[in-house]
Amino acid sequence: MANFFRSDCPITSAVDLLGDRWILVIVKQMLIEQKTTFKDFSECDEEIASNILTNKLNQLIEWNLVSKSRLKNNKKSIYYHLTDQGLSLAPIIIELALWSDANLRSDNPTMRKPKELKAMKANKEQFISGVIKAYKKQLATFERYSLKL
Amino acid sequence: MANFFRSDCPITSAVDLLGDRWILVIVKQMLIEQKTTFKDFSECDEEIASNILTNKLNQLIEWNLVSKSRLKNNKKSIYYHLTDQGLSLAPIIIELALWSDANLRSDNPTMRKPKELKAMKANKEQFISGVIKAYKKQLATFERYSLKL
DNA sequence: ATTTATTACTTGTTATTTGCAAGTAATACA
DNA sequence: TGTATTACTTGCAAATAACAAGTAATAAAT
Repeated sequence: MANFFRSDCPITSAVDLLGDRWILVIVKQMLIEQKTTFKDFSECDEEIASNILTNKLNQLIEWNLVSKSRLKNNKKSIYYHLTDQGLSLAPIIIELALWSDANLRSDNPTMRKPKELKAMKANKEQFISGVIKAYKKQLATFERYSLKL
Repeated sequence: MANFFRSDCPITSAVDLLGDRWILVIVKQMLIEQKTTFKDFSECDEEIASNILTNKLNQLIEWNLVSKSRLKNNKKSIYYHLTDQGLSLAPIIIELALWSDANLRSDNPTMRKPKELKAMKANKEQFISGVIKAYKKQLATFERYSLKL
């Protein structure tokens, strides 16, 4: 991890971790689309290759944005979930959604217009804490049965 | 530009444009560090190679996030500036700064702690509109002497 | 109990992106 | 008239992403 960061600028440092084609897409899938397993991510609309998925999940874990767990009664699946640091990316994800909605429709005309956009615009803070609360609630029901690896 | 976008998801579409090592760093340099010329960007802390800079500036122009101009009395330099679409990336940049400040200090201990962070946290909306206003004001003093290419 | 399917990967190869080093053409400056 | 500056371009090496196939550990179906 020596010299991983290009500079002392906070913004550039964030881009050092998040600035690639997959990291924020995977975080979005976890946060917004309730995806939890390797299979879930593999089957996404964006069609990620399995070697890249492995690679990016490992980076997310290394950086403490994601952690792994197993369910007691399912030895087949591994459950990936966002840590508090990962969850704190929610405002960035929401701003990307709003920017895209406002600026990319002419270039990508088939882009979805989720009903949540209205709520996002109306009250960002509230929307974000709602999303985080919902995620943690869902996670809690998992954790009753889970074991850390 | 056919099939440039990986999916119909607004968040993924934003990442299709912004998700690389340089695009948001260059936008930051324009918005926050008042950089305007090729030379300015070349000399940045992050040390971008000139061929990549050319390439990324052209993408930013193609996507209408940046435009080029010349000053009447300077035939040597070309001035790059953010368009309104580019300026509307400000909230994303600010969220990256805040996330980084809160989450990356232990990994990048020499990271700067700009005094502006306090104002950002206190009132995001106000801070963002202040930054945009300052940028446009600076731009206006340029434009009195400028000619589009 | 044994084949079949599923999940979470790994391995090998190719393509694309990034980075490094050098060179160039058009001003401008001395 | 030479030297420096600015905005690039070109060629090549290295790193990252993508595609295709294979594998090991469950689990499910016969």
